Amino acid sequence: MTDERTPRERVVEAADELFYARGVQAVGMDAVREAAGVPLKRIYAMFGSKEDLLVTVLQQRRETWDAGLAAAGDRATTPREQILAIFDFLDDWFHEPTFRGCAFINTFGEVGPASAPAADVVREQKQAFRDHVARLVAEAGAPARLAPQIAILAEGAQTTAAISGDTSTARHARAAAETLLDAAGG
Amino acid sequence: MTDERTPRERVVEAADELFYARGVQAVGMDAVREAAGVPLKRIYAMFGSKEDLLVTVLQQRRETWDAGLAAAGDRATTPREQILAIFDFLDDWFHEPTFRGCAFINTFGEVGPASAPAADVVREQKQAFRDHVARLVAEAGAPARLAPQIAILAEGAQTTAAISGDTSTARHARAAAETLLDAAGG
DNA sequence: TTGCGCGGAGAACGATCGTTCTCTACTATA
DNA sequence: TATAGTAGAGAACGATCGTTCTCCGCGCAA
Repeated sequence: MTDERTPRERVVEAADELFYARGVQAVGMDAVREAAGVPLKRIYAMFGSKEDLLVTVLQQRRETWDAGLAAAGDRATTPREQILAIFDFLDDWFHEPTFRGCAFINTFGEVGPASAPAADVVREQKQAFRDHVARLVAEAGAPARLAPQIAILAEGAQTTAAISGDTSTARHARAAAETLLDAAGG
Repeated sequence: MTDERTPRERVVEAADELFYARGVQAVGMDAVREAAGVPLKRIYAMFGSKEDLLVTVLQQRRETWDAGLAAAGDRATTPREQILAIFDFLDDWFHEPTFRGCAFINTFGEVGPASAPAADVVREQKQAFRDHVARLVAEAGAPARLAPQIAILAEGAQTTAAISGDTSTARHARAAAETLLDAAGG
């Protein structure tokens, strides 16, 4: 039962899971060491500081998110369906037992004022998401003003699902997006 | 230049401002003591623990939020305008220089896993907001399915405005709400 | 005036945490 | 086999923080 992953991957994935589940500050580096099975000395040789590790974790999570979103979109044929696939993607995610909201929003709220590098990664990820939605809206031939509206629905669904625990939240947001698209004549 | 507020009010307001601006864990009780001008011994005599203080802060912030929302609604005449007034209220808030997202969402992400009492207050406030929206939607004679959609828009506007810094976010959300109301024949 | 109790300022305590250091054991080369 | 270099386990260090304690000074009753 050897672990195929590199020590670096084990550290980033362990830190990601712990930070997401408990918050960044609630997780000591010793917990990361234990979960990853990598000595502290190697962790610090690889990342330098907890803040550096956090930035790496956020960057990796952004890649995972982007890939999942792209895969969901690939299953759709029309741009309109690609937009709605965002909410199907959220729906699946909200049903995972470990779901605890958007890690970027959570991290921004917790350490944004204290860690400019972490806040920057969060802003970049959210900007990239808005750009992605804007691209799909343009491809669908819908008016550009729809893009921020649909992005707001996606963001709101994440925080609402996290706090209320209502797993039907993604479907409500999807229905609203459909209404917006329909009203725009898309 | 005497301070009319009671020591308790000074502590709660100072803690609220500090927690909101920097996050809960980043604020030491000594910073609260200094900002409020109340000795630590009195703070602990009044609140018992930092967690108790946080719960009180959240409850007070909820009352402030409810009052602001009600005041914004009172300026509107029709139920439809009362719904849209939510977004005007958000618009004003987003333009305040101290705006840093929704304190309830931020607190839930930061200390939710560690503090059940704080998480409970957050859930209660969000539930109350959804109930408020549902009431307005019912009064407007619009279908009930609009209520969660509009609530999701309001939540998404808050996190989007916080992270992107785009102060026009509330207007985008308001426009989406108008479209949803129009499409429902309201 | 004298003693007494209360409240404030700040030190102190114990725990946690990020980070570094020490010591040991192993590997690889000559 | 002898040895130099490396890596791991865990202790140690310094700082911070929540919480409590100590000590001092002030106001008030007799």
